[in-house]
Amino acid sequence: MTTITGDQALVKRINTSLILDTIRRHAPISRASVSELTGLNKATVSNLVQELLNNHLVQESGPGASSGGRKPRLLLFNGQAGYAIGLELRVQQMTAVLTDLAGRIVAEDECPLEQHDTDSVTAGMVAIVRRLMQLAPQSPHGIVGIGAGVPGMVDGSGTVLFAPNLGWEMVPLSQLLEEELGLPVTIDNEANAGAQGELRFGAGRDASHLLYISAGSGIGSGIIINGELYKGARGYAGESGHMTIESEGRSCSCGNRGCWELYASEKSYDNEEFALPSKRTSELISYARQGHEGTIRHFYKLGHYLGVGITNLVNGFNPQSVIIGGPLSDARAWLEDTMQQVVAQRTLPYHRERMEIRFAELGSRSTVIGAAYSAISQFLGPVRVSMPMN
Amino acid sequence: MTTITGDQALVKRINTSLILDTIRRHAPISRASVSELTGLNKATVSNLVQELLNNHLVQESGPGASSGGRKPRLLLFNGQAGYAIGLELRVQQMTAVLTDLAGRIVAEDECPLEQHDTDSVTAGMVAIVRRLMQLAPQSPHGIVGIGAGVPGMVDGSGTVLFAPNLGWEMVPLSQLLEEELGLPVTIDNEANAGAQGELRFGAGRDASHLLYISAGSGIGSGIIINGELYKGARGYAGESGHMTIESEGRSCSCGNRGCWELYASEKSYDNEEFALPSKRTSELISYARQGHEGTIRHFYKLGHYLGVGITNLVNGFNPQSVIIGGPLSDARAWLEDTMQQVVAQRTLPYHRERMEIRFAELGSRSTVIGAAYSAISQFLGPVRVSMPMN
DNA sequence: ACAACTTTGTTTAACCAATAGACAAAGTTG
DNA sequence: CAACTTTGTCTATTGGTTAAACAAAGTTGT
Repeated sequence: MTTITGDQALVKRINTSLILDTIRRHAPISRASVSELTGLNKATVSNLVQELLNNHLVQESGPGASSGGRKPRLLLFNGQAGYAIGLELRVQQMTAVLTDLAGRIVAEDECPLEQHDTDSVTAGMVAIVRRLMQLAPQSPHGIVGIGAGVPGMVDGSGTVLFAPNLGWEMVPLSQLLEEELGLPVTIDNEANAGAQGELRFGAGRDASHLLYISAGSGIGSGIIINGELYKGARGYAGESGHMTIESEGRSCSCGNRGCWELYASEKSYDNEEFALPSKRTSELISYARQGHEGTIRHFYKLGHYLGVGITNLVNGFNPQSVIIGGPLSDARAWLEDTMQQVVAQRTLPYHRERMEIRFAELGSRSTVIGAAYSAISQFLGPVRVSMPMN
Repeated sequence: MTTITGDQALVKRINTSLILDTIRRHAPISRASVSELTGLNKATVSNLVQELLNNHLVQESGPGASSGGRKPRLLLFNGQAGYAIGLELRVQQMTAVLTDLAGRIVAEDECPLEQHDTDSVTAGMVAIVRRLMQLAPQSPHGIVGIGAGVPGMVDGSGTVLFAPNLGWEMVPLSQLLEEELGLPVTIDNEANAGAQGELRFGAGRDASHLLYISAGSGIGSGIIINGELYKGARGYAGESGHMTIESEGRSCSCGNRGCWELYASEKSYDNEEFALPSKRTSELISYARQGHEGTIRHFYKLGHYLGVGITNLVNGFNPQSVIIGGPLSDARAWLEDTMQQVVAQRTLPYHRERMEIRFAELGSRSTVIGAAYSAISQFLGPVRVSMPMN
């Protein structure tokens, strides 16, 4: 049993993490302000800030303006103290970014993915990571870790339990990569990573409860509760795509009927009575731009069904914001109106009032950035203390 | 800003809470075993146990069997060190229990509810609480608090945001009761309290991720994540009853269409082409027992729709167990088979494999016991420390 | 220009909880 | 009955936070 017990080291970790977080959020900030904001004693803040300065995680940026007394010595989070790599595994492509500890993208890379056997994929991942590592500037902590987002269910140990689109089952991905790279690796579901990305760096920065919808070849969702990603009992709880919205609808490959993603993802392209001019989202968007009626009508319909599913999730989760990402978010122009209408018509008033639906700010990069953030977060080692009300 | 900072008091609270929890779960247990189980030093355990003994929250029960050395001095959690009261507010009735700190019911009471204005209801609640307080045995801590479960949305401060069946909006219930009673009051949604009850004392004792469905005049759900109740952004996230299962289904009073509870709660009684012989669940159960075909067919259908909605929640939440409670659970005999069939046919294999669906063990008492537990838990003051993976 | 006040950050001594290890207490076993 | 075991307490130490004093570096009013 590895319960967390209380001792002084824990106290120090909690407080250091609290201070670092405060500096990250309010920089530039003085020690005195940190002390006020956190409630910690000035001496404690001074001591722990000194350690953070020694670690190069924090820097002094010179004196600030006086407010009637001694000038403050302002502190900054040093995003360049280390770097992380974020990966996204899609069915036909692999993308990766090198970011600093503040999540700023320093370099990007991608490569096509043709074979899906474990060996080729991990070899490809290792190669792309090595290429990006070369590009990392010198820094005190170097590459602090790798994060990857994959289209499937993942458990807490970094094993991909099930990824139907890759044909994977029980692949110990983080172990494979760690052995090869000698760095800490975190694995997340693609939608969960996207949710993290938008939460920290994108459209969800001010929310602590948000729902991220990744619409592409299927539909995934990432759920942020209280500023943290929620993962289900067995490591994955976002299979919203297989939520029934028509109880006697079409059969789905998952065994259920009337699944949401049959109507509101790229899977709907196979579902049309009137044949569409293409089955690729990017091409359909071109057709829509040229005014192709069938395509536009299909997007409207898709927007409608997106709204139906979002309504369900909103009524169940009561998020502050819903963020729509993934490839289909590029068709925003034709999806948004019908979707917003459906949601406005159908959500409970109490949910609707203070909730808003937005599109991903990071575009196609939500997932890679979120994955990198996972690695960064693991390195910075946040500890949270809570007193549940129940 | 009231962030939790680390100091020695926190450390002590964490460890005391950890020790008390260990004793509650493993009693009778020696100090040495507590030390081993928690990882805390023997001296620490001895000291904190001494304080718990002084508080009367723990008792020594005499020597245990030796395993080759000095006999251990066994410790017990003293459930009789104090008492709590749990309340459930239904539309036509109010029920309450007096429990000890271990959640054992000492006394029960109920009274009909005719008027729903705030004053009458709070007066009734105060009266029933006072009656039960009289029945509480003498104890070191006396009545440590009151917990109440209400059919509506509740925020963290104990305000009922919205309770359509009572016609309530923004009622500061916990404040009203605290002023009158001079005791700490916690307010929960009825389904959330039921989930707590079953988690701690009922069918969910071994699960840390569970979904509780309360089927009655509507459908509510309580979600336990990682052993803790999940509440949404504005204090309530279990409006599953208003999840669409037929995107073009009947209109619901909530504004949406095809809501689950139109098909799988007592609301479905108004929904039949063939008139049912009654609109009360208890009477319909009698008819079903006597073999009334229309009623039985209706229950089968209701079981089917229960299964449809449960499938959605299971695919979204991935719980270890689903527990069905509320008045409709009394019709288990006619609901269970069709419901189980639908779920088995429709859930994702990965979710289905290790998940089971059960009926509430505490029967109609899930909610009152859960509400009492809230009050107890508040009093015992658990603190949780977590290191999220992201 | 200068005394009085403010604000920032550090130093000091005290406090307190956990801990390792010694020790005392109370067993069992050959 | 001596040697060993297990349980629980005692003691000195460690290492963190803290309040309060203090030092440093400003501003402001006359």
